[in-house]
Amino acid sequence: MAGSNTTTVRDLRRSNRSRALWQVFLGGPMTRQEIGVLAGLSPATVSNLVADLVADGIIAEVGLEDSNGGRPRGVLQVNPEYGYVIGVDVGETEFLVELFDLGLGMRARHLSATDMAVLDPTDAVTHVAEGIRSVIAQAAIDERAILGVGVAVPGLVEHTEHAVVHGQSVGWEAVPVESMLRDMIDLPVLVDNGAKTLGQAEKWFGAARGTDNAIIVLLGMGLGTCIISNGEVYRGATSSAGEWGHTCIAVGGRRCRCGANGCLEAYVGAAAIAARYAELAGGGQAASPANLEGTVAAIIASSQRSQAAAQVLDEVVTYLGAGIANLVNLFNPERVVVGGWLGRALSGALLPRITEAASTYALRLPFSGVRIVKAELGQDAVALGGATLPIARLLNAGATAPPARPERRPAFTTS
Amino acid sequence: MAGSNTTTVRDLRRSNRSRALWQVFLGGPMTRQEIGVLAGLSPATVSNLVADLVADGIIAEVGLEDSNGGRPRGVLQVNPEYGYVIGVDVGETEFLVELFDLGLGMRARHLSATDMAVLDPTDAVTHVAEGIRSVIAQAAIDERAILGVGVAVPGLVEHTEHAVVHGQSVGWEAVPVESMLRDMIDLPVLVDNGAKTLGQAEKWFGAARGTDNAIIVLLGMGLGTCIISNGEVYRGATSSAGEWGHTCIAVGGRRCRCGANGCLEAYVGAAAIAARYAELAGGGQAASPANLEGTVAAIIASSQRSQAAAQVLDEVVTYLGAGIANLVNLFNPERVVVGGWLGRALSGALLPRITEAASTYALRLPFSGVRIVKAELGQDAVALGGATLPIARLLNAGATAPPARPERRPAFTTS
DNA sequence: CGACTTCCTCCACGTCGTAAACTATCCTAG
DNA sequence: CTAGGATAGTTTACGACGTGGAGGAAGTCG
Repeated sequence: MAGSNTTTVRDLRRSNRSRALWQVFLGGPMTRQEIGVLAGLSPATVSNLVADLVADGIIAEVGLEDSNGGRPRGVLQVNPEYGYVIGVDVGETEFLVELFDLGLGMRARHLSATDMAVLDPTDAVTHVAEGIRSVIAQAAIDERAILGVGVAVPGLVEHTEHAVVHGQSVGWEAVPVESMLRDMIDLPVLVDNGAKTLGQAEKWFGAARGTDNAIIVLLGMGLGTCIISNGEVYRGATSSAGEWGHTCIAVGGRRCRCGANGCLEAYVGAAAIAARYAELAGGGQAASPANLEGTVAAIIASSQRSQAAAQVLDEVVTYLGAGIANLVNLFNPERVVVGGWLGRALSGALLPRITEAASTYALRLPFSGVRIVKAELGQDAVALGGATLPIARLLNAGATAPPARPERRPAFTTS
Repeated sequence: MAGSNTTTVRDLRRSNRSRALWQVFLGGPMTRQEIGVLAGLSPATVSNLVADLVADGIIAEVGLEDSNGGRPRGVLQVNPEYGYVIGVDVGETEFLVELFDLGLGMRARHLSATDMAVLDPTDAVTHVAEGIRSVIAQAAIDERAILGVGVAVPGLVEHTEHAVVHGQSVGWEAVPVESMLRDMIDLPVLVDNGAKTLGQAEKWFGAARGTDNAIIVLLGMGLGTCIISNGEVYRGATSSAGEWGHTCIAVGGRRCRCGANGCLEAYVGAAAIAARYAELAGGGQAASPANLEGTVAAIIASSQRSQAAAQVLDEVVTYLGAGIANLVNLFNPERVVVGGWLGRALSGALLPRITEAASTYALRLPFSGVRIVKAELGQDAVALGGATLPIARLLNAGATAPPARPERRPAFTTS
């Protein structure tokens, strides 16, 4: 209905350039023929495009592949040195900044423990900017070769003109992170929700690879999701789609920190699990937030012995299964990927039971087409996902803009 | 990431033709300039395209519009006589078949009362085919001018090669409606879920007009939704997305006819409302399915006097609000349209309360961007939506295929 | 009636992707 | 070692496309 923005023959070129690039980027080293098949282009066009891309330095011929009895195929790959990207994971307890080359090889890393809850937004952004300067210095890279910075934040991100962050859980209200950061560092900045960047990372390199309709759920303190629809992140009208943690799973149920009753997060969130265990086991106080990860691990480990632990996990399995079933019914994905630190902890032993619970709540047909799997990427997947943001922009544009940074606009212009 | 399938200059032409056509079709009578602005095309190209389209008979210049002091603008419109489409609403208690011209003016109509629950799929499809023959005869139209038939069915529709219908509620299991119908009538057949066709109708002509992210909910015996994302119907992997009625809203809650517990439909579905009322009011038996509409109307009408009716409606408002809030959180739409016969009945007086309930369950930010409104189209919206299916196909193809039906392939071909 | 305004169309141009011819580079057989 | 064959990639000729600018069309206004 709406469709692409290719209206002239030159747009067509750019669009085809973009297609070819995407294939080479995601499909790893690849021959010209494969590009042609996957991108739907004729050999002549591929040759032509590839020549351009090689001349621009964005891809390179990295080897030859035997063909039985003929000229060997040239193997093409994205040139990792073409440019660099920075991914930032603004977590609730620590900030992680990583610098990658275009092959997503990590070149530098900066981790700083902080506490967003007590941090002024300005201070937080200053911390991030410091981390960014640090990785650039570590990697010893010309700043002009950096394509951009992708920042993953907790909470809702509204994409109007500049990204504005609403972090209800950390008390941020309409913080214009993008423009704040842009004032401190002179690089293109892209901001997105942490679950969405994680999802994009899993979609490109992890458990959701190759699927066009997937849902990546991120379990931790809060619950986030990334909905992949037709191969792209689903955003909705103001880019806040996928707020799964505060969907109602029990009308009139437990009170949630968001103020509503019966939110999924009030049953499956890490704090809820710890609180429920404390309630059932009696005695001890609720665990401190800093140690939640240990508390949950202990609950899982003791589930064979402790009646209370077993019951807590039973409940978690049921509610999580129902929550996943709702996603399956509503979105009809091919795959559901369970990630986040809590997700990894739970899916270690409990994934079959969670799947079983989901099957009882979901409709047969959509459930029959879905696979529920563990996330494949590790702890820095969120930062990696952040780094994918500027890359996606580059590839969508067909890497037509030069890697050098755009000039600042002069104070007076004739227009 | 994936993007369009325009790779050659000819695809480009088709794509631009399609854009222009969509604008004229949905934007009503329109000048060349407006088309150019809306479709992002230069005046020269618009002229060129329009000349083609007029020559093909799909659009026509229907008047002149004054321009202050210059040559008047030509006003273009889709030619209603270019072709005809048939929309079929396969309801649970009656079949409605309507024949429209391309301006969506109704030319013929055929209504037959039936009961899908006692009907063999073959019998049902035969009934539909009879209805189709009837409207063609009534309208006295050359069959070759009919662009296609869009059939709206209850239940899940799986779009693999041919559409297969899984109507859990009416006991249909994997019924290949599309190929069955194609064997009876020699017309292109498109099958889709009734909620999705209703949604497309509301998106084109009703309360969701002009929005790119909307959700149309259809309340009746069952609950369906149509999710509009980026201006198009969201389908998911196997086209069964949007199964809202059987999402879990109360873990461990009421048993639903689908077998699970706590489905939204078990609280907000028409049968559930009637049953709950009977339970609270005591005495009388549950209302018969045939008279559900009257029963619900009576409950609504008596809510001022009857304590039981008021309580039933209170519960419905709460659960429906929570269900809508979940949709808002997950999909972040600009608008939620409440339709279906039950939706119309409830939203008459209760829409403010439903909105209020939704606001308590939804997150502030996504909720602040959404408007919850009544459906605008009437009872035949589902059939109208069915008719939009072949139209959408026509417009997407840029109306390049001739309106005459394709020949049957001869028994022997040289290829 | 002429000047002016606005809308639309035609034409020359640069760009595009493609089919087909052609070149490059390997293997194999003798 | 060479000829023939197979496969991969490139060049060329061609038709199609959208666009800018020139010019025609069709009104209004003085």
